[in-house]
Amino acid sequence: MTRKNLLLNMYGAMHERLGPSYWWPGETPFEIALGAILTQNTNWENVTRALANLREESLLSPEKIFALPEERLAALIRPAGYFRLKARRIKHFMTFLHRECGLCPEKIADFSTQTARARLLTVNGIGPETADSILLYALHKPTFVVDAYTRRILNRHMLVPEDIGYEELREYFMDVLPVDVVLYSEFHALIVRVGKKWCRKKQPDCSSCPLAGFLE
DNA sequence: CACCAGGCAAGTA
DNA sequence: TACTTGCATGGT
Repeated sequence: MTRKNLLLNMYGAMHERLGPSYWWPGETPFEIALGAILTQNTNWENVTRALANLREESLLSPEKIFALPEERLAALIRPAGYFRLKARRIKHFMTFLHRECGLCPEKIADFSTQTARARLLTVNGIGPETADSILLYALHKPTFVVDAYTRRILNRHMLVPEDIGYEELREYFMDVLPVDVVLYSEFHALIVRVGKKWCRKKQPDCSSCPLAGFLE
């Protein structure tokens, strides 16, 4: 079995059992980008609270966040954890948006995927997963998002080593899959949904996992 | 009580 | 280059 067919079978098994995901949760490209920073090593429920705080104050726009003092931003996103650090990272991102595209996140999509990715990676606080999440889900650029669940699920199926690097794992998918925003979006969403329920560090029962025995 | 959650950068040797 | 550590809230 080729790697391409292996991955497509894996995708099919998850999609058949769980259905479409309608990811990423978020109304606008800007809100999706903020969510991508806020969810770094953090439960999504906590991110929801942080975003709700910003929404209640009608602050979910690039102009408002750009003008908002970092200390006040930190207080509002407190439920998301690492709140001082993340407030600083969001501010770095806002400075980038201001400089590169006049605070209009959609304009980043005018660059090629590769160029836009390289630009995002220069921002302090935006690493590969955050960059790929913004590119794929906010800007609809074809890049595969890798996260802890992706690595864990593939490792537990003995497809990759436990310590495989981000770029290598991303290429594991992108080298064989068709370049397709919908496929990449849905694939990653399904991986997270499966990971949360059936592939935690201390794993519950794997028997009901959609991927149980998908290799046969 | 311990452990975990959709990472990342800075520090150390 | 290759490890280690800080960051922090809220749920199980």
